[in-house]
Amino acid sequence: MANRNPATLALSALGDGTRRSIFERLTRGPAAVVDLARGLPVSRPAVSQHLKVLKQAGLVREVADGTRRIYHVDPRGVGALRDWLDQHWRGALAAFQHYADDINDKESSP
Amino acid sequence: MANRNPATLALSALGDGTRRSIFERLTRGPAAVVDLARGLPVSRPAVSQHLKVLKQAGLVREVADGTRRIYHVDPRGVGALRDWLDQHWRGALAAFQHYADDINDKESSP
DNA sequence: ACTTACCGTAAGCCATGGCTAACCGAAATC
DNA sequence: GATTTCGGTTAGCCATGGCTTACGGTAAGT
Repeated sequence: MANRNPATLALSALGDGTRRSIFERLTRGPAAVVDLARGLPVSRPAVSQHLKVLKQAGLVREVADGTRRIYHVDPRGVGALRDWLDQHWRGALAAFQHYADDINDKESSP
Repeated sequence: MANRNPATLALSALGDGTRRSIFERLTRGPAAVVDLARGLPVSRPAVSQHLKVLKQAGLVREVADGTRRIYHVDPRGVGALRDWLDQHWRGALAAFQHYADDINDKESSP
């Protein structure tokens, strides 16, 4: 069930509220784990675990800086998610257009 | 923790694999609950429950047709998700640019 | 009217996964 | 080298939520 394609991994990762908070925070600039844990209602290990998931999803990367690990968003992962959404966005519009046409046909035919 | 804003609801909803399958199926055209349950490894009531979540997230809507309920994607919900992603996409690019600049500074300064 | 098809909901089971506490290693500072 | 800071990992607890079974209700067909 758990597909390995990037968009699927990204969506599963962002399905959790705490991970969304971390991700949104990182879109405003890189941060260390300690900094992320501050301002979140969960412990630091919890943040580490979430970062691991976000990393496996291709949404973030980290760079060592002394004992600190500076996390930043990975545009490639976000791009994959963007592609997935654009693709289904077009499909949604097309499907909705067909649906609207069918409604019009049904209303105007009798 | 569970925000009520449309993008948050949509992301939470699409975090589940079965719901993603249902949503992706509906982007290729409207379908009744029975049709959706066929081709999925879960029961029909499970599909109904997933559709309820997708509906509350603003991603789908349904139209009664006799005893059948024809579900179709709701472009507005998808649009909200698209806006959220575009916003953070820009943030990600800007943050990544700053990060790249910092790396260059660190490498060229000593 | 009876039957059939379609669907939403309630109750309950159980696996998933998010969380904390505790531990350990690595790097910087003194 | 001792201390401090930072962070990944493990073990285990427990709430969340996804699933099935069973039921009731509505609309179409005969």
